[in-house]
Amino acid sequence: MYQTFYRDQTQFYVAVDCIIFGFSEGRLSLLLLKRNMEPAKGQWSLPGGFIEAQESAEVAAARVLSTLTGLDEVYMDQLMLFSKIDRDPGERVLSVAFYALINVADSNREQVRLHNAYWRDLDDLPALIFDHPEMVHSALKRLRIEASTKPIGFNLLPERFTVPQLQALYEAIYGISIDKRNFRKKLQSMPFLVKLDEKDKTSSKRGAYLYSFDKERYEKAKLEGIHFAL
Amino acid sequence: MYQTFYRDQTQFYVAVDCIIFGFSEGRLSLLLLKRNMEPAKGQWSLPGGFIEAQESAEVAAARVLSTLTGLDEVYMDQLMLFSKIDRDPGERVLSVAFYALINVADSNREQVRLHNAYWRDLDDLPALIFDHPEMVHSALKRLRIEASTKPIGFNLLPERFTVPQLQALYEAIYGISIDKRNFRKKLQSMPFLVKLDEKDKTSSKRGAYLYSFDKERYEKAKLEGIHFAL
DNA sequence: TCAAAAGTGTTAAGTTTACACCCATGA
DNA sequence: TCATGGGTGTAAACTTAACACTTTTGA
Repeated sequence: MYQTFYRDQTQFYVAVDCIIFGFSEGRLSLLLLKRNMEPAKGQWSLPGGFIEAQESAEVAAARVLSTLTGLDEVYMDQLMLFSKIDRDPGERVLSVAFYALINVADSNREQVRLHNAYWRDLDDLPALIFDHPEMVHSALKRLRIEASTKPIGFNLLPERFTVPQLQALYEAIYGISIDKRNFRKKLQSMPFLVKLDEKDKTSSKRGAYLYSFDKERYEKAKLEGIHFAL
Repeated sequence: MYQTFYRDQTQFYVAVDCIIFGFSEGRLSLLLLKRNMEPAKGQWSLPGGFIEAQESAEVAAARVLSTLTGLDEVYMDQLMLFSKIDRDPGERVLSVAFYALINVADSNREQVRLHNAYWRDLDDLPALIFDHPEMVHSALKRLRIEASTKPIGFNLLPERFTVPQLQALYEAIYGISIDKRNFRKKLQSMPFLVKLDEKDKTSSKRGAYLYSFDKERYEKAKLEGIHFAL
């Protein structure tokens, strides 16, 4: 019945592009592909692809990321739609950008390699095609805002992490250095950080205590009007 | 040369929807249309329409808003793309939501009336079609975040405004009441608020001093690392 | 003259910043 | 035994929150 109402309207190709920030050894990197298809073959780009008929943008983003890089179950947030007329020099294409911050573990490092994808240091990115630089810039801006109000850092670190690791993450996100005593003080005021009895000795002889993030307690604290900011 | 690469991909109708918050007499309202066309004729909806071939989403939003409500030169920010498969029960349509906060002046009140559009109190909205309630909810959430970091309130008030007006605005946005002494104290620490010699007597016998927002000084303060939060 | 809105200061609590030394351990 | 990274406390500066009375003026 409705199907005919819109028929005079223009239709558009709509793509998704994924801005995946990775954290490893105190540094942020960005997951990029070396395009092996036209347009822009051989150039660097974000993992991206077209939305299909029966997909929401969110579903498409997950599929595209998984297909192109082998990464599954990455929780991405939508950034926004990019729609400048000439953003794709080939043809008119709109693109929804999604972003996420994940831990670059050995497991996914391999995944990624097998797919012609690479983790490139965020401070030393190659030239990117189209408006991808703008997308990355916006995503980083958004990431910083998110990181200061949501425990985005906790989602991304391995399940058990140390305070120095967490601090390094925040330092990487904001590009600043933080006083470790003050940083710990703030952490102590967060009841959803659970100190474990074990230590991680991979980065020092003494070892650093492992912590875990108690999601339930976090949700509870949030309901009661959380005071979160790192 | 490129034009043929994407031809197997699905194309989509892409709409824009405008969430226009209005401020007047201490209250927030939302600009709505009573739809006079299918689908959902007679129901309430956000002003919205399709993106055309040679438009960016931003340009389309401005055109649609102007056409449907008579409001011109409203600076809107993009919220995000809504793309659930069944969000439009008629046909598959993606929609980019844009939002803005403006002053409901007598001038635009008339404009709006002539277009079958209405300012409806935000606390007492009629049922809206499709996923428009979700859009409004997201926009309000975003507006609150923006209002706490950007001088969004200054853009929207009349060019000259009083402190009580500004306070009422922030109270409306956050749905809280604010101590007026503390509020004024914060304002005093903002060097881009200029106190004028004139008073506005429309809401009291005594009259309240008018202020204006000095955009240049604001930009300067921002560059120097602003300390802004209301 | 009085009702109604505008305007004004101080103190206590809490938060943020700056800063320097000891601890544990494996090599 | 010593080099390396992990861990701890305190004081000053600043920010936020709580709180009540006086001023102005048109009706």
